[in-house]
Amino acid sequence: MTDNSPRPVRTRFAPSPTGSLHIGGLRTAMFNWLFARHHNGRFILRVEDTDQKRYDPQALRILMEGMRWAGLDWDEGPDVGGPYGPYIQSERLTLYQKWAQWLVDNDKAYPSYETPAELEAIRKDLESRKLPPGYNRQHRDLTPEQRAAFEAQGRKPVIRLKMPLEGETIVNDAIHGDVRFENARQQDTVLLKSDGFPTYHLAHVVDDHFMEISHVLRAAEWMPSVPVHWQLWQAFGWEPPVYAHLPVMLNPNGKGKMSKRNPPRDAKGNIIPVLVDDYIQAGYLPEAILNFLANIGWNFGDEREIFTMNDAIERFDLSRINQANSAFPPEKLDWLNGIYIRELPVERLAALLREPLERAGFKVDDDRLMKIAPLVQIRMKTLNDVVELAGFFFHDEFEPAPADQLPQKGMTAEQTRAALEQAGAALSALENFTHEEQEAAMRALAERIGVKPSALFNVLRVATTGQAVATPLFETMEILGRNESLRRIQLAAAQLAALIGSPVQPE
RNA sequence: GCCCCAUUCGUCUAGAGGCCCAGGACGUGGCCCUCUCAAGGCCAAAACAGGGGUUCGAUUCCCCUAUGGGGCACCA
Repeated sequence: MTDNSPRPVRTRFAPSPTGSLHIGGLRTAMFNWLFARHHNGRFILRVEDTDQKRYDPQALRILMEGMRWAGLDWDEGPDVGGPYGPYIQSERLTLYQKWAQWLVDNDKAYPSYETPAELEAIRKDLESRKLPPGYNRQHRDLTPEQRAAFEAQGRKPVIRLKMPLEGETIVNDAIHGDVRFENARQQDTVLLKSDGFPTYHLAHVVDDHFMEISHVLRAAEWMPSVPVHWQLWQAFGWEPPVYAHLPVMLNPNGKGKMSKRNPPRDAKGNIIPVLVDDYIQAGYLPEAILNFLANIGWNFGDEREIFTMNDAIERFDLSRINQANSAFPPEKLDWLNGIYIRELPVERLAALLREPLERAGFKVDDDRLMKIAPLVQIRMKTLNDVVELAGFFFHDEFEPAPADQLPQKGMTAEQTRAALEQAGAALSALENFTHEEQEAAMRALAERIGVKPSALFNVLRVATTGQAVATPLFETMEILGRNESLRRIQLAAAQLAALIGSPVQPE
């Protein structure tokens, strides 16, 4: 059922570089990486760029950056090389062509000369006759003369696999156990396209063989093509790897798999990212993302849900991978990310906070950031939360809140104005402008003027930060400094004075 | 339409015949703490899809139904 292959463990992640790394792809990569590391094996990165129509030259770079960000290091790959290279399929074309020809020569595959339009017509015809759509195998047994005739027309054939017409293909999947397919229902799948490029089916079998891949952990979407792959291994007479089909990560609502078109949404209806790059931009930590991903479709074994990748490597085991697909739980990611943020050393947090702040257009002062970091640390789910929470620290010019937001529940504008004045006076009289001294003074003041401390503090918070929700008041004022704090308090008092002085709106 | 895979609280999951009147976590609700917001602590509600078998005994094994997902390209 599991990894009883005697071969040294070699796994691979083989994305096609058609865009940025998909979060589901990262999970697949992670499982392969975890498995290889657990068995002291090798983890290979291979690029499946056999679709010229979808090729994106930027994608490979972005993809590797995403993997590195996550900390999934590969032992062999396009940039690091290795003894089984090249690791880019478009650089291995002659290999695929050679083995495709070998299959033809050994009667395991055949050239098929239809044009796309003809294939379309065949499909339509099959469908109209209520037969399974696909290819009707009309070129499966062409004579050499017939083939020559097509060649003479200048037609470029594809190479198709000669699928057995009867019997069944039974494949033992490491996660699902025996899976059986009726051969008669399978297609004569295209192995080599007319442009000389292989399809995934051919390319991955050839590569996995020559790269000596021992275990293929891939998304369950591939399961339907397993019989084709298995027959290919048989046709070549090569030892197949152990296949393990991973459960698919579905949208949060469980409807459909995560994809860029048809973007997934959380419970509140917010769009949640699909691409790893977007998670980076959104302020998620790699440790949190990996830990989160590891808990979807796999579990640690005891009741721990928070663990390091080293712990996961130690524990990783195919038998703990689920068979059922699962919905992506965004709230859980936020929770985990918050935990990882809280565990960060402050210096590290401060360093990480810089980018979202600068992206929001702020000029960031290092000293100030170091002081702010511990204040925001327990209040964030993502790094980006710093902008809303503490962005006011970095405004070039202070943006006061509207005056009507200053008075707290049960306080009149005049009361509030007076409280502000007195707070200013008391604060300016402080020997040291530390948060401890401030708090003592403000509590005393609250009692003296007969308002609840929380009400007074909230007034001051709105006055000094310009927002109702912010970092703790006294620490905040300490960072702002006495002059700036007093200035803002006076400004607020003046705002209120103006408000009171202005003619009262009739209702 | 055909094929494949699956089905435990809203969600992620534990459970591999009796330990389960089903455990953990997120989220939700309540309480506590509290200068806002958080964080933290405590408590609560919340699930074995349905029906047949097998068995002394099924969440666990088998079958059927239902539901969900995936796949049916010269894309991967």
